[in-house]
Amino acid sequence: GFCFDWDREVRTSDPEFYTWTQWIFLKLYNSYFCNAQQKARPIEDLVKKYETKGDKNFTAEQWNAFSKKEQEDILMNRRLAFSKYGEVNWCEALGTVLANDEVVNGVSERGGHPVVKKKMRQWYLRITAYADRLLEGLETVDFSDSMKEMQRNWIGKSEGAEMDFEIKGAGNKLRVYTTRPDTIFGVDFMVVAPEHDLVNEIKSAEQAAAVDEYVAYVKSRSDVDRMAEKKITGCFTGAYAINPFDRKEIPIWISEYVLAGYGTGAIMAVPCGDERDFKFAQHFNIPITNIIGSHFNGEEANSTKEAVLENSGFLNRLLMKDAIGIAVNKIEELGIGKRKVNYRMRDAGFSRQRYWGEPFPILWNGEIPSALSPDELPLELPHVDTYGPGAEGEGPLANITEWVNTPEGRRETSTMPGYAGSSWYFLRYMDPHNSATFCDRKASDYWNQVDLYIGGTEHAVGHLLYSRMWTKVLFDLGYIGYDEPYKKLLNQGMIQGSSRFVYRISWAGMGHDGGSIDPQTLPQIFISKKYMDAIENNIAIDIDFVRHTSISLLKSIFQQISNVSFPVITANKIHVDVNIVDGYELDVEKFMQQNNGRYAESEFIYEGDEMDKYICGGEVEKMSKSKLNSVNPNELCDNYGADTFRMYEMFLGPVEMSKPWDTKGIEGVHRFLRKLWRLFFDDLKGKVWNEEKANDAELKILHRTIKKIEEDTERFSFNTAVSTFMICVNELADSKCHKKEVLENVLILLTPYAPHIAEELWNKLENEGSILDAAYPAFDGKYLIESSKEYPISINGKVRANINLALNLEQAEVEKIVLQNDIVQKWLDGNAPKKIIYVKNKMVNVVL
RNA sequence: GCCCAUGUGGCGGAAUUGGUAGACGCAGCAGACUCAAAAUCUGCCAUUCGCAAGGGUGUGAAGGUUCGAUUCCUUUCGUGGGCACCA
Repeated sequence: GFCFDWDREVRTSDPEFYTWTQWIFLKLYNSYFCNAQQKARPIEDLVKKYETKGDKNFTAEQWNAFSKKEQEDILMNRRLAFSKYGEVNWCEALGTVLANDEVVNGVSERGGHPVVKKKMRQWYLRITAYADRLLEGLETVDFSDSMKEMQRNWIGKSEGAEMDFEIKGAGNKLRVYTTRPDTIFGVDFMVVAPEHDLVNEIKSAEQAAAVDEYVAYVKSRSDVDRMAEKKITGCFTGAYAINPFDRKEIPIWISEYVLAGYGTGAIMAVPCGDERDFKFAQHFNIPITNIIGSHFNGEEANSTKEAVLENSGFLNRLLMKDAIGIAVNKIEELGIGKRKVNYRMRDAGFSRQRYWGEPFPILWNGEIPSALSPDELPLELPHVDTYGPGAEGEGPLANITEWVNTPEGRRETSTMPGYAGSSWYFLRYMDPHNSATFCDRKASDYWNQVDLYIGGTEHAVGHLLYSRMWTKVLFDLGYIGYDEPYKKLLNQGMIQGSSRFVYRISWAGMGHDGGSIDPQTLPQIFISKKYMDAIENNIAIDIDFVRHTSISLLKSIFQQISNVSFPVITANKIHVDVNIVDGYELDVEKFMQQNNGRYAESEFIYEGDEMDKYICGGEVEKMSKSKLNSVNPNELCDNYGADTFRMYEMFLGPVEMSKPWDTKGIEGVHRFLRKLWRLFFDDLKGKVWNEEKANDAELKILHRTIKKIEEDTERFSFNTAVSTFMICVNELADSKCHKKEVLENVLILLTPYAPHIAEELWNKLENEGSILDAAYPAFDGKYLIESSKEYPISINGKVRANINLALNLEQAEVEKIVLQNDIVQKWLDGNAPKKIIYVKNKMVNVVL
């Protein structure tokens, strides 16, 4: 029952749209996060403050004396959109930057070339500044708990302490972040991220080679690989840190499980309290200090906070959770560290070395960026002849020298990521044609937040966080009146394709006599899944296999492959049309008929108790034509109508659940709609609905249905709502209730579920109905009937023949029906049919 | 590896907040109507023992809490999604 207002269609790739994406980018660039007010403010406010009052690190005079570059560097540290050097996956052979999912096992997915980390200048959004507000905002929106949990975990707020450890025999210090300062006496080693700046400075001469080798290894690995690795890897640097409390020397290791981007890129490892530290210590035979007495059994770490501390100097005999605060106080007192709130979330990378994206409205003069002014927007994406990367791995725009080089400076050649436009597009729907602003404040105030946003959980930590941040920035700057974009979020599940496979015996490689066997002459044998499993598991399948294979078939195989005493059997996995598979059982006859009979002569080797089942293999994967696991919705609409299709989708299961698409049950929904129709119109009798008064039993059915449907609809439980409709119609049919009083109420409920049929019936309740009463409407006023097909036809209920009908059915224009068959024509004998009854592409009844 | 979700008959699923497990639908079986179909209607349909009456078992697995667990807790296995350049 809903519809789209196509006047409001937008495209984020349209310059009329992305001019405003660039405009918002400029707002981000020209704003900073004011910690005192916890909101975005124009960067001029900060500049003014620096010019007049200075900052804790410099006076106003110093600021004014800074060079342009120095000033810009300081401001860049505060801008909400900022540029700095960051690491990317660099593939030298392809000359381009790769996404993490284009890197598999350290090499490029395409071509298998090596991929390394490379530092390049990148743009970022300072989403970390909004971490707390993104957390708080979750309390005000109606998202699922799991969605909120995913966002909270992504933001990963933790409270702890940052502290500096002296490094033995060196001037510099190792800064670590820990949430458990109470375990300071249990630190048995340090782990530093391999890419940490200190590594090169502190590695000992003896360990240098090993460290370099390990760093090179880590460089080739993606973060995901690093985190997912079960194997424990690491390398001792040869350096020691000093525990400030007991002066114990602590060996410093590097390992890939510590990431440079999180915290300080270094941790203090407490093996008795942390599982990963424990495994690391075990693996490298590092002695473990027990500070929690019997809570540590020596076999696994125990991360409790309830233990009483031992071997812990001034913290002895304290409960761990009480010791946390005491330890931090002591650390602060000694000036070796301080309380620190840490976030797992990092600033969001905002530049891509790609062509397709919004160009940045930024010019560079050396290392100093400057922004275009809003009236220079849009900065349109220029035409390129080639999409190849720039000389230094920049995006393709770098190759257009005349575009890049302007009198005012060198253009930024990266483009914005896909999420730039999608972070604010909902606002543009509210005011899509405004050329003066991205969205008039009046329009955004009027429409307010998005009432219901429907999207998958895959957006949890990407799009949904970005658009929440952008909304907060626009709110802070006064351009919109709310700081959360989506009032309610519904995660719909993904409809997947459930692929099915048959296994065809492969003759490749079986002819050891120089390829004299023509595979075309060999029979095609499909083996059921059980045998395929046996092959894959290298189980000796011959006995079972041979026993159930037709002997003559095997003989013919062996005769042709004379050089092989027993063939090494392999089989190829072939996609089979999922529509001819019931569960996993293949409809072999249909399979043989498909593909123009390509497999009509094939042999099938079955399994099961009766040895009569061909069982397919199955995988749930992306829906795709080539995988034969897709269903054409047009075909279903043609056969069943849009209402049936819609209701069946709802009937499939909970809307938030992903599931493989399966059309098996659609017949039931269609039957329900036909049954509903028959409450109003009988196939032969025509109109059956009446104006009688409903009795108590009928009203009970009605009102129970109203209550249930209301509840189900409110909680988006559309599948149970459809069940409720079915129960209602069954009960009304059983009690032979055709009363308008009841039926019209059912139609009101049904309207959002089956709008076309509901509307059609509603009209007929008002105008007595037409001659086409018994045809079931599909959608858009069309009826479920196809012309030029062969239908069995009956006249006055008696079957006479199968005929070809050329039907030109339009609503209430029955005289246009042409029966192109002499015999039937004779029967009809010039009598215009009173009624055509059409029963789902199976049967046509003509009533004279 | 980490985070989130999920697991119930032959199949999709229901059980709304701890209270009769399997609603509703598909498939299947049997029957009615029919010359025969189609359509429609009726009955059966978790599993096991039993002629039946009736009993046992049963919501991925193993424990636990409870008078009572598909539901809550712990552990574990499988599957799907995400893990920062897909968005």
